[in-house]
Amino acid sequence: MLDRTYQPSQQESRIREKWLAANAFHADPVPVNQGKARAYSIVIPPPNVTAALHLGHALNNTIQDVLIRAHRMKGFETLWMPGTDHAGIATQTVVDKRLKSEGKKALADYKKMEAEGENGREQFVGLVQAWKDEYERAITNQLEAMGCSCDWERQRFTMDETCARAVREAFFRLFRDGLIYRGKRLVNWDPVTRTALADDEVEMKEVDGNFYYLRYPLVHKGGAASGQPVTWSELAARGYPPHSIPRDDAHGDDERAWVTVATTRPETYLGDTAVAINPKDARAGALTGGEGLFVELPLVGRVIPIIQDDYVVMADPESSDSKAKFATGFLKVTPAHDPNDYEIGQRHGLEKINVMAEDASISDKHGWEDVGDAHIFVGLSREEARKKVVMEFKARGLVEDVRPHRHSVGHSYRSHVAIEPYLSDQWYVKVTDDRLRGFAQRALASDQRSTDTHKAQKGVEGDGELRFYPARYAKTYETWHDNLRDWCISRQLWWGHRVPVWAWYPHDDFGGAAGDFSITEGPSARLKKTASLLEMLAESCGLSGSIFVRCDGDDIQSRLLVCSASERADRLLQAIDELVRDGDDASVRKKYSDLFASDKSRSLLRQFADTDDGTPFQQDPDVLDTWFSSALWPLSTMGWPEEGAFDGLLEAFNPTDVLCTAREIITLWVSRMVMFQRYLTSPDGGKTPGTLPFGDVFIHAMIQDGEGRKMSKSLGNGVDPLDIIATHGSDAMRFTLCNMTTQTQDVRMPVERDEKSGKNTSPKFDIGRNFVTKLWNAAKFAMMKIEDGQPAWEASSSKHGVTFNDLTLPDVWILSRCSQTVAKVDEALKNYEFSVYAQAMYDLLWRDYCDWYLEAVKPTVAESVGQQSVLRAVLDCVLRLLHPIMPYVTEAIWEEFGKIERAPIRGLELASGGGGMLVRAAWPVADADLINADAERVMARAQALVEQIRQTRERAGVERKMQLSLHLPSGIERELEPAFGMMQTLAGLEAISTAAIPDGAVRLTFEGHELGLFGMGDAVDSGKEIDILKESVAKLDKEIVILEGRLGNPGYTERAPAHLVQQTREQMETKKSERDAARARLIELGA
RNA sequence: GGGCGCGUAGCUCAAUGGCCAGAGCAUUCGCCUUACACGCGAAGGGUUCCCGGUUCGAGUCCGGGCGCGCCCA
Repeated sequence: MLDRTYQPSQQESRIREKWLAANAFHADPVPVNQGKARAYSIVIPPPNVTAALHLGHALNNTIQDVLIRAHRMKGFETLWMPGTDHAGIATQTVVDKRLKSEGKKALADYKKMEAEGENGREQFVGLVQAWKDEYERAITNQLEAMGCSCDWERQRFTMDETCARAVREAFFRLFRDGLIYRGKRLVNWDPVTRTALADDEVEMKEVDGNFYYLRYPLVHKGGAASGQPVTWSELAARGYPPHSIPRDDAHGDDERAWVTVATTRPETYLGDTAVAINPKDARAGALTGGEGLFVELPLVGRVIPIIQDDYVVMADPESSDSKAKFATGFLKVTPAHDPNDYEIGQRHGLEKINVMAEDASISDKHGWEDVGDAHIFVGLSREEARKKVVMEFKARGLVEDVRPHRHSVGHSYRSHVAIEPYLSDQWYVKVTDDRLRGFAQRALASDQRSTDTHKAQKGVEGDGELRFYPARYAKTYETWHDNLRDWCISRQLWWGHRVPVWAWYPHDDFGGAAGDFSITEGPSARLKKTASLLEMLAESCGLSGSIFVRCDGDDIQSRLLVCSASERADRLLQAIDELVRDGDDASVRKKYSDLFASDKSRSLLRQFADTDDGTPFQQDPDVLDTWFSSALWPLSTMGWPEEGAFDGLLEAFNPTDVLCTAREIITLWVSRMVMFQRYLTSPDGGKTPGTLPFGDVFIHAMIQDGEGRKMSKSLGNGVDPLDIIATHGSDAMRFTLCNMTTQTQDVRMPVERDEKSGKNTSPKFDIGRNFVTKLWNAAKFAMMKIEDGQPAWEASSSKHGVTFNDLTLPDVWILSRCSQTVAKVDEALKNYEFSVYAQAMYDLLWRDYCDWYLEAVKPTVAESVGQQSVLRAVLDCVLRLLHPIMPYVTEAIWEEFGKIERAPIRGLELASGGGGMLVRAAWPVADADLINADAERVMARAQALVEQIRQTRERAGVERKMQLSLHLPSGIERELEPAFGMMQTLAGLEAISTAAIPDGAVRLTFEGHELGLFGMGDAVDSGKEIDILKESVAKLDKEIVILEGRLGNPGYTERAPAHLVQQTREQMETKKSERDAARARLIELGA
């Protein structure tokens, strides 16, 4: 017997313990690898350890758990791999903030310590680690509370040892194959956290700014006139268009000429190295032709050329394009501080002058030498410098105009300050290479491809097998790859996977060794010698495949970059490092005796010591972008690259079946996982692509608050799943989330603050709570009915189960509905239609089973063997079907319900197993034979009639308890006879007869026939009846006109499908007779 | 600027080109009905954003507006 009410808080943890004790979520790769079981697997999109989970995560994980639980019940060996992501910059920032707010030593202090050789880095990372432990625990608790059936034993973290090994190996291979390189480029620089950011970490924000129109004086360079100002008359002589020369009193012909540039960032003029003009511009020839003219930067005094470049937008005040509208036709070019200018600089070989420090203040210490009178700006912030530059230009009459301009500016997603395009040395993954991008592009399913450009190759595993749900997201995937740029993966942070590269610089002839990664001049032949020595040494130590040496000796850099794939290889580099520092090979040999076991290795070490003329090996201080490790997640969690790790986990469960995520992630994560896995699992070292990380990608909606805003901490509109679980229960939350997971891309969740607890909640979850309660009560009732009655069911039912002969119409009907629902749910699961699934279950349980079936069998079930079996079987089926969505309450009911036995229903397979727990019970299989269209048709008619009778009773004001008699024509009687029992119960009828309608009966029309309801006595109000009849006649008339119109249209009768035309005809006949009957009744009533 | 999507009842959302555009919540009325008031029965509530087109037939397809969201520049 079930408790009177279901209280989630009292059941959930108990049931969870039972599941865990039974090891119900654990996946075993062995039977899969032996070919004895089919695998189904999902890797969790690892939540950031930055913060606890919110409702979006709840949705994301509910969906995965539904898929996982359903497949587990379907007999798959099922793995749901849990874990968390270290979220480099986010976590580091959060921890730093917390330390600051607590008044403790924060990041800046630890940086100072590190600089002073006091281990600041290690100590700070320890603090972040503690934070990670705390939040990993909180997140795991949340997932467990939600009922997520993850394989907890296998839980991973992107920085744990297993994942770290994968990162090392992946980096090594990409580096070895030339797909990772180091380059001095413009990066998105966050001046607050002082790190580079990837493009996707930059948010565009509209800001109010100005276009400043600055005048740059023209000068000559070279020849006799070098340094001399250019006058307007001289310019005119060179063919400068007359209308471009200012003609007013203030500027005479012998006045110094200038060009005017428009910029939103005046302070960057300090780094200008050219002024560009479009070659089509009428002024271009006069400025750049022959002995080209130059401009002189005010204060700085730098003389820079005027160049022609197509990129420059021509001035057009009439243009609707704001760029052309604001443009002057002259573009100041600052290669070190603007991405577009950088490109121009590359094209024209311009100098790149960096005028800022890492905190974006103006600095003469980071590559800017010709400071001149501009020293007054040094030390100012970007913003201060901008003001001062404008002031100084104004003072010299060089500001032509200032016009307000709203434009979008990149901001750091973490510190929220404006990004500074900043020249620095960074690591890149060459994702534009065909081995990465091409592999990903060709993976897309052919039917989801919009063009034939990236055709899948027949017979290549993975090609054409990646499929998005909903399909439209494939397009996003395509365009993302079309516009891809190389991926900056280095971050100037401490929290993350450290770049596994060590640099070695030769002592050179230009002033000593570089102690850091800054640029050194001059290539050196010694690099090659050292490289080969190092390679030989590695080989002699048994590390030939673990160390890769690259001479990074292009025109500006000269060094060895040594990538190490393992900790053992790291030790070799350490050993050499010590050797170079101390010069004593004997002690090194002793300390690292495991490495230098062979004579050859020892002699090479000796040789290395002898030829020492470089710096110690120094590991790159940067860490990798978090996404680098996230991109390996489906591989790393399963033990790649080690073959057969964890009993063959990778072999059994990768590729995974589906990735469930929100659409903001498609572009980066999905793409990178596909690229990495296809490259790293390539069977021939990168010629043909390898496997996919997953076949399907399901993109679910984003949850917004009631106003359509993203849920966020700063807005305070976030909802903690634990709060919903506390108020509504986990199952209620899960059901509601599934129910709202339609194909739409955003869902709104009105957030309310609970006055008592002060927690955020939403009334939307009431639907789930109500449904859970309904299920509980239905089960309670069903069990009671079965337990109450004591029919000799064993004797009367055959071994083959209940047959149709034992059943009444409602039994046959509910079995039909049940069978249909099984099919519908299976189909919905296949297509990731979670709301269809939830809705189907809602309808089956509430509308069909409770509203009709239970009510219908109430009077008879205690005595009927057949009905008890059906009652039991259908509820059994419902529990199984609902378990993936509502695991707790279904399991709780199952505990009691499972004990009750009744004869099985033929055609409805409900296999036992799973140690008596629902979590491992078999998924129902329903025979299509159970679907009975006739029964459904009769039932539907009977239901309509019941509803009509209720309506009539309601309108006539008949008391609920009053039993009436129904009089109907014999034709209907024959057809609906099987439903009479049900009708009597549900419509409050004591009798149904074909006898003539007695006087005093209230009439109703049904399917065009007149029926009578008798026995209402005084309740009958003929005035009311007349009103109702009149109303109905008017309505029917209107409908008849519409139907007549449709049938009168030859286009319709000739072209529309015959069955629809026929249907329309029948409808019209029915309506007509209904109207006629109503009219006749009106006459009878004297109206 | 480019791409994707959305606009349906007061709210949140459904509806392979085809029956009278549905459901839950909210509202109104009646019921503590021996499973369930987190419930039962009934009712009201719609210019499917606007304009035009294709079609026998358009919420659905096409074109053009208006409004909104997200992604990418």
